Amino acid sequence: MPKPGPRLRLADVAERAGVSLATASRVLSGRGGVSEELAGRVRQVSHELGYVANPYARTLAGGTSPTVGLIVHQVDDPYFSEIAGGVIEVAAEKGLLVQISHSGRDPDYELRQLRHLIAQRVGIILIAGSGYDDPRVEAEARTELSAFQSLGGRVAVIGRHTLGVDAVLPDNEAGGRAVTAHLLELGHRRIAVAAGTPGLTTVTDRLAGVSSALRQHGLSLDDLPVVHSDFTRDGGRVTAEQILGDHPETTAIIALNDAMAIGVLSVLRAHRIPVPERMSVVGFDDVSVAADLAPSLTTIRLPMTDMGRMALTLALRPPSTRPRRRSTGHTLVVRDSSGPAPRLSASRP
Amino acid sequence: MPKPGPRLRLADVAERAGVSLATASRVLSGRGGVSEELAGRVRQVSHELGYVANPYARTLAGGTSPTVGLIVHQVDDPYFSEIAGGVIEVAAEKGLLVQISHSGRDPDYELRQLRHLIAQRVGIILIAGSGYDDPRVEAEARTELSAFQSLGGRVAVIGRHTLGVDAVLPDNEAGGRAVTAHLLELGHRRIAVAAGTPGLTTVTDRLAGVSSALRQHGLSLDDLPVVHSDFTRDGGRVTAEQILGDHPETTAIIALNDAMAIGVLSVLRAHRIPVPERMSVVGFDDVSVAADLAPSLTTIRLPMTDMGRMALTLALRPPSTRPRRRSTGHTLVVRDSSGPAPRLSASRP
DNA sequence: ATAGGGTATGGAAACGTTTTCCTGAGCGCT
DNA sequence: AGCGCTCAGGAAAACGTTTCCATACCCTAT
Repeated sequence: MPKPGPRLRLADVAERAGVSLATASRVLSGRGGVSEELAGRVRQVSHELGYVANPYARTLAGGTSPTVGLIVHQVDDPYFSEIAGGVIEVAAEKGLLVQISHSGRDPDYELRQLRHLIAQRVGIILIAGSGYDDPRVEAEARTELSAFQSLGGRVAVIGRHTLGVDAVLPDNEAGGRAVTAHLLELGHRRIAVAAGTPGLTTVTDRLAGVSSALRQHGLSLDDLPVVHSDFTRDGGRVTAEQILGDHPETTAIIALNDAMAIGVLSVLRAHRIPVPERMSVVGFDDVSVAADLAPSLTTIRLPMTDMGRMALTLALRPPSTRPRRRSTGHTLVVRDSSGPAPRLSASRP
Repeated sequence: MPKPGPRLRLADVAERAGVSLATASRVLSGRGGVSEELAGRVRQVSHELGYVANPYARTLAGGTSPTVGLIVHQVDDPYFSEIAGGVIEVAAEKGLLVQISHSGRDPDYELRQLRHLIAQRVGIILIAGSGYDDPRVEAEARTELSAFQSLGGRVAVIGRHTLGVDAVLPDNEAGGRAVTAHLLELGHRRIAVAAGTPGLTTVTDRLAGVSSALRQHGLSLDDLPVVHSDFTRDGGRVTAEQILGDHPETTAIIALNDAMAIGVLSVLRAHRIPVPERMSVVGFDDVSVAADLAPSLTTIRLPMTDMGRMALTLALRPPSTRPRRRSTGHTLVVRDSSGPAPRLSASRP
């Protein structure tokens, strides 16, 4: 059973294997150019002794750090924690460490986090979560990132297409279209939208999808209530109350993420409005609890864990000159929270 | 706007401030012993240039690393992601970085993670999640940790009392007692337990509370069905199916955490068993979605975010010879998933 | 045989800090 | 005035790697 021992240095391994420090380093950092015999001996000894390189020394000397800095909007939101799960899985496979920081959806704070990460010399930066509609913020982030890249740093983003770097992108617009089409096919016309944090591109994109589906059916988003709040359960509650108050004729609510949908459902329950008989509700993301809600939530499934995995994998690829994009599939998952529009308002042509 | 610049070294700051490297270091690392005049100048220059110390060099030279390694059982379980949220908050306040790794509730893998973290020379280790009933695992973990501590590392654990280090502990037994007493007062006697991953002390402790409450009412846990599975939603489903199949007379199910309770509820819904009219369900933890389930979940509230905060705060205190313990409060939160026992079985004395 | 080109290996510099050890100045005390 | 003491500040060692450079060797082509 190898014990980490107080201070086990590469020099110890080298000595015990009867080779020089340089050779031992070459073997263990996989640089090659060492005879199979010596290499084998070094690996053997290293393993016996349970040697693990000191990452601080390694980074200081070599330049690239084995840590990935992951910025998410909110750690304890399932959408992000599932993404984080995917990132952590891949990191574990590759022997990387994951540092998580969160931005609370505040663009300036996020920028500070980013600068901090860069100053800390992490090797890889991953940013999960929507971009902001604010050009200043995006421009500054872009500047920081390209400086970071030119120093050899690797970058990928998830769900953000505004930074000019490798990105894993769900097709938010197509998803918005799909979920809206679903409601329209069920006969709903009085549709309201519970829209998330204003100023996020995710909101804009998903709304664009909703709008596009509506147009195909000869309707316009401008005629429907779109209520903005936070991308959280509380945000969902607020919007639902407002929709119920101002637009009692509504028969379906599109929540632009699942967290909001959960809030919407809780308000409907409090008002004893039967779902889906009197009101349909759809979400977006398919966080894992969505299937276990009552009623279970109709939503657009995004493969969050895979997205996390893809992002890190992408960042690990040899850098290319042009930013790469990987788009993820999405699936409309029809469950119990959506049903045919009630007669009253639906039967009108 | 200070830019991190390609390679800004402490030496640059020192030179520009007209002091030696040593002095600049003393100022910026807050070691003192520098005249106010020089110190001011150094700080001034450092700030102007936007200097940020290279943490790798700092750690290599100084010994203590500004990162906290957080091991959780499962990142994308809300119980743990809320704890992580608390840890990250405090870390951000103190300028520390948080590295998250997860163990998947596998004791051996967890041990590997722990060794890895130590080898990586993190400064602070936090372990969240139950201990294991396996003495070998606990003993090995204890050995690693005390070696780590004797090298100056800081440690705290959350919800684990078996490691002989500073700990933040919810009173699992009292919680189990409270939730059971609640059901007993509602007249339930045919109670079943959906118990989590076997071999976890959390399971043992919560069960002990259940048992104790039962005894006070002249009942014994031995006469009731206790079905073990995973501490997950799927685990909850499995146990619920089994309970329904083998013990149809059951009127209340105690799930030993909320994830399982969610699974139990979904099975009951599938079987069209009305909750709480025909069956009461209670959980444990009060994850944030618990209030939004249908029916909303009666459960024991644990302040997860605070627990994360407390743990890091505790670890940051000057080390003491005897391990410190902070116990957290717990509250029975009565919601809609629990109600009076149905007449049929409850009226029997 | 001998020059020339790899190739495997070792020695030593470098990475950017903190910390130890010194030096010299200022001070109070006898 | 001389003695130790404290204290600010500088020079240099140390931290544990990677990498550059030099060296010795072997092989092949002249």
